[in-house]
Amino acid sequence: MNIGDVAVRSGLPAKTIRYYEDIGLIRPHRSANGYRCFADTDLHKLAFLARARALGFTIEDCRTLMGLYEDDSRASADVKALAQEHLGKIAEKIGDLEAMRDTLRELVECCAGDDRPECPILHGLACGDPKV
Amino acid sequence: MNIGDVAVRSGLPAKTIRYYEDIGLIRPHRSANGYRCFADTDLHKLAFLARARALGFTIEDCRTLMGLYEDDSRASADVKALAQEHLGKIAEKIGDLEAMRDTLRELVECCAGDDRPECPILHGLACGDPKV
DNA sequence: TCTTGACCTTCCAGTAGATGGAGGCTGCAA
DNA sequence: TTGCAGCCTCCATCTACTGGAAGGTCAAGA
Repeated sequence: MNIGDVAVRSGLPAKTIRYYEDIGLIRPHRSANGYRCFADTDLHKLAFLARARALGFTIEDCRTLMGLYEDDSRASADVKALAQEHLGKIAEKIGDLEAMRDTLRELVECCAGDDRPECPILHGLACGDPKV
Repeated sequence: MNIGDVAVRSGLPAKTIRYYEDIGLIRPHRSANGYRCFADTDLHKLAFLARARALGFTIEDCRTLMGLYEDDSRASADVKALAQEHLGKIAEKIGDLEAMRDTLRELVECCAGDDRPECPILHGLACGDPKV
């Protein structure tokens, strides 16, 4: 398979696939013409990477996960630990974003949103408290 | 004030303050010795920036917000629109992260997490469905 | 007066994870 | 043969900083 085919099948842009090769996540063979030549295993790996990335794992996590996937003597505890740590980070990010959202929503709700300059949003940003 | 003082008072690292000058968000004067010399208005702006950044606004949004803040003939509608758009993006990110969290949590809950290699997490990443 | 140490300066490089584009080859169909 | 899609490499760019090197400045203490 050429890169265009695996791009379609894996759902990853060709650019990204080349990048993944650059950083050593995959090692496709080359045809005589210099084109990358992807085997089914490569496609499989790319799909794995696409799913792991879609779950928010970092590239380095993906590297580790792929290593574990290919290691028949792995312990599922190692995978679970990695996933749980990531889960914690996701939860933390959600918490941060919810705090932002709540603060911002409060400011937005106080704002008339008309053609006058008075604006509790700017006021809140300037003073740290929209009510003052 | 020197940069160290405004760093403490604004809560922003000195490096970040220099960076904000680099990209034109602030324009502190210089003392004869070449040191940056911050007026109260500069500190005020930095605190504004710190709060806007803490709410997740991009640097470009911050630039716009500061422009609106300094423009006495602004319409609060413009500020509100910007904030609402940002609010939408935050909500979207939260949604994405929640989807990730839910999928990942499901996988994690299926995983024994022991010393055996069988692992629904890896299986889910490989196949797109942990149950298969 | 000298030294020490904290503070300040600029400049360069690096981070994550791609993405965009230039310039140039390859392959296939009309 | 020509044209165009697809592939190649290499370099630059994005966000928002952050780290570090090399060196100037200032104030306090011996």
